[in-house]
Amino acid sequence: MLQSNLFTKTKKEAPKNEVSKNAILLSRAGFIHKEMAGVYSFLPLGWRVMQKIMQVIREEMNVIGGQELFLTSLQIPELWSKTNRWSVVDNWFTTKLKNGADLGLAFTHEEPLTNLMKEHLSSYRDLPFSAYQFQTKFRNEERAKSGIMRTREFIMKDLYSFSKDEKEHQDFYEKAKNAYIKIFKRLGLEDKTYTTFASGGTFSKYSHEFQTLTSAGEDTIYIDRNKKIAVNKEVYTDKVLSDLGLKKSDLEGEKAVEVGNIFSLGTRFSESFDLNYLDEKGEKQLVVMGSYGIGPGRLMGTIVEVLSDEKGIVWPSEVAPFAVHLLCFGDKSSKSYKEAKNLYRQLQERKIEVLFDDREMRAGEKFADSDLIGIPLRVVVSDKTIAEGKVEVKSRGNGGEKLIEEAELFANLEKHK
RNA sequence: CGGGGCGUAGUAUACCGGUAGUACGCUUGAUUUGGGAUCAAGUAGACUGGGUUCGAUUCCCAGCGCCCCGACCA
Repeated sequence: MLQSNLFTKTKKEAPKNEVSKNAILLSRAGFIHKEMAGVYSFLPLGWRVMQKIMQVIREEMNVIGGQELFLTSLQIPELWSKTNRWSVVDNWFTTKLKNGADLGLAFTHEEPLTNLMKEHLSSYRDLPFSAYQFQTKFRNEERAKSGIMRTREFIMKDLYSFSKDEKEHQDFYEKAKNAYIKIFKRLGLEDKTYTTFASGGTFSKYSHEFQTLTSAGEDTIYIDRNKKIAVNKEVYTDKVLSDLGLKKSDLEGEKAVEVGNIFSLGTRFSESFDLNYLDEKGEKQLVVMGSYGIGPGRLMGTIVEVLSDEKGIVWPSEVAPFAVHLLCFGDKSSKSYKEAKNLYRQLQERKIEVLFDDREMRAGEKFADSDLIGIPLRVVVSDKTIAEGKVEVKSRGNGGEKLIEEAELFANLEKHK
């Protein structure tokens, strides 16, 4: 993409109505736009990142057999009355049909999906399976905060598993847990993300949260650095710790943000909806369910919180809006522009995603923008590099510039694809 | 939802009961060109409604919005 065509502009100043690092950097770099408190639009660069995050999640969900679907945002109260959640949940956004009937805007999808499955699930032969979606969730939070970390409207990946019995459920639950760990690894959050024991789970004693250490987080968790696990505040008791074989003296309290959560639902929903199947003996059995959530937007915010530096964002390569930021100095008639354009075409031919800063600006501004936007590899073409017959490369995260042959650049990029 | 703070150009900020100033951005021209350039000329602004007043962006009231702390967070 040509940067001269990108409609978003970078800003030198932080917006005055943002305090959190993620919102400041993402706004300054033109990734997001605040529509209102807790409600953000994703602009071209931001949406590219969002889609990449979703793609990583999608791939890992597909590996464990998840089937992607897309449920509705508008929901009817009848289904929610069956689990007694219509009137109990206080952060519903609700609305009405023209005829006066109540509707809710989805804040989760257990009820509609469980109900839907009655149509498709009747035999033990149908089980197990799982289904997931990326869907907008609405939650009327009393207070939105921390930029895109806690919003009133957000995309969520929610997967629901359906199993014959508790054992089969546990097998899947473990697979899902590992898939989550893989996702955080691919997103560059591995070192700071702890699998955290939390309350909940119907048959199992605990649910699991995935908590990433950052001062921007709202939660306090107690981590065991060596074992790489943690417990959250609700279950931080002597009994639980001895259950889990943890010692209080090994634990440190840390601020963290919940980037994912997996939960055994047992038969809570299948009972409410009478979602059952006939087993081999022809006997009716309730389906055992689980739910597994990740917020891609919150992940994006977390990545910015955790990985950015004083100059701007540092995207992990899997989710960067582009693989290469190509800069050239000089106007459209300059030799370096022509060379850079030529390199731009070659990168495109090789299917390498490249943002070409073809704007006629001073070098300093281009460098500053490039650092702010945070694309992993910066490639510079200038009179200086042309004289050497090479291009200059620098990785955003670390290290200085170096001159290399174009052929070497292509080889390196192919390797990381 | 309780407490506190704040609403001035696209952005960030200032002053003021008497025609709103600065910087960045943007436009035009010139000089520049490897870390946010310089000069000149332009562009563009008081959240909404009511009140007080000769006169309100300024003071008062209400609404709306934003931020922070706390509570809350299937």
